Amino acid sequence: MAETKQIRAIKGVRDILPPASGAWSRVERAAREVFATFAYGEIRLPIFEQAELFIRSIGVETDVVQKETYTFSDAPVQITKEGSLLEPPAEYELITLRPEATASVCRGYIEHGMQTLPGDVKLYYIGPMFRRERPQKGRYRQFYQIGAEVLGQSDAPGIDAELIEMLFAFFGRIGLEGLTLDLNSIGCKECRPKYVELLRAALRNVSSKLGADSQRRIETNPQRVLDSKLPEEQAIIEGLPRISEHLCEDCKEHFAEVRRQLDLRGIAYKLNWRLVRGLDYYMRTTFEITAPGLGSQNAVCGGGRYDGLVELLGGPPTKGIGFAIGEDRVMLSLEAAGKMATEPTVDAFIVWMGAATQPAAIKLAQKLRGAGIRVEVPPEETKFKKALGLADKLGARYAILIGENEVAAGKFTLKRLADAVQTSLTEAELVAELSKN
RNA sequence: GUGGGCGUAGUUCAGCGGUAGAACAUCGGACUGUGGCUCCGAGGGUCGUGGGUUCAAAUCCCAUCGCCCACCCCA
Repeated sequence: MAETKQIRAIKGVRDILPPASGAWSRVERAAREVFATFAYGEIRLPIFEQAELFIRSIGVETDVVQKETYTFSDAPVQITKEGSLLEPPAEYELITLRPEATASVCRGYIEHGMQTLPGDVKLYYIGPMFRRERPQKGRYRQFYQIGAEVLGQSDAPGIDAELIEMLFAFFGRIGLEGLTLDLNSIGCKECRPKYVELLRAALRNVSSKLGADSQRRIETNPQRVLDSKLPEEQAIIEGLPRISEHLCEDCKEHFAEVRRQLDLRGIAYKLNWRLVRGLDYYMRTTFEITAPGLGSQNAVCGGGRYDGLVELLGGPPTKGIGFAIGEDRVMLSLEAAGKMATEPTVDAFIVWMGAATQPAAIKLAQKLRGAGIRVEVPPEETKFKKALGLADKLGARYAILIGENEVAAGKFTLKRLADAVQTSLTEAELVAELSKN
């Protein structure tokens, strides 16, 4: 007998099943509705892009590009009769499963000449991203982001503040509480490089007191030392030069105005000079929102300004700002707060008794479904008690009884399962009654 | 990439050298016109995989794979 090997899901990916998937849908619907009220439109993006797009936007130095992308040849694959793969030829271009979506939005902005659209271009997206990381709580190889971007000619601080306001409107809508907004300005291409050199010099002086990770980062990415979690490094870090004291006049002014605009909107924030962004394209305003109940991966949203990114990708000079929400982490936090309410997949269960009553059951189901009511009909004759028991277990609120009596009378028996109250109703009355909720 | 913990039924776990178990879940019966309860019964396992030690391994040892958590990185 041939052994059949079970095929499993790939490491770091997962299935999201009912009823949890219902909670995911509700969160996504909330995002769509809230973002729409801020006049954002949805952009549906490809899952893969030319590898070059991410290398240029995210930065060659980053871990995301260096070791986390799924990049492969676009060559057609040859599969043998035995099912094994043959080596693809080399002359095809490389494509990458998107590790984030901002680069794609910018690419789309350029490709469709969106700079000619009136006003700022405000877009949002929802979908899976891919990074080949070691999985842990709140970190998966296929993970979901809900993001938004504002692209255009203006870098008015009011844009930054409104974007963050929208974020809190969304989190408020889904009932996520205990959030912290960390805010920082990391300067522009004028002042940041100067600061980074200053920081690097200061770090070299204290290098011997730092851990191996931080010593490595002095050369690769000195700002990363700032968010080190090692207790013994905290005192040293507090003594390091701060970006806030080395911003150029324009950046300083911009940041002050962002803060004023946030106050105007009643958004509370915590200034955090140690807040660093992971991707190279960020500048000036940067922010991060953390949520409770998540373990060490506690950032549910990160974002910031990225003026110049569109230009870097071959487009016209353009200002930009955006954020990405980690949907998986939002769901984990909702769950920890006991707010991941899951609802059953069925409203009404039709109990039909006897072959003669099945046509009436099918016809009624069609009517109710047409009215948007979620209906389950047993596909074959079922014992009465068993059918009612199943209706309960599925979480249906109603059972509709159809026997020969009902068919003869032209009225169905509607039974509320919670309190066993029964009423006799015509088809039209049933539709009206069940549509109420 | 580095470290730690854990792999036994669909799920949560017990058993830790001597015949593979419980609870929950599933299915059937008590019980074709009034459900969630109860009672009775059934199915379901190469004890992650491979090797070693032993008269005997789910149990001890080694390797390997998988999952989880943390570092790293980041949403």
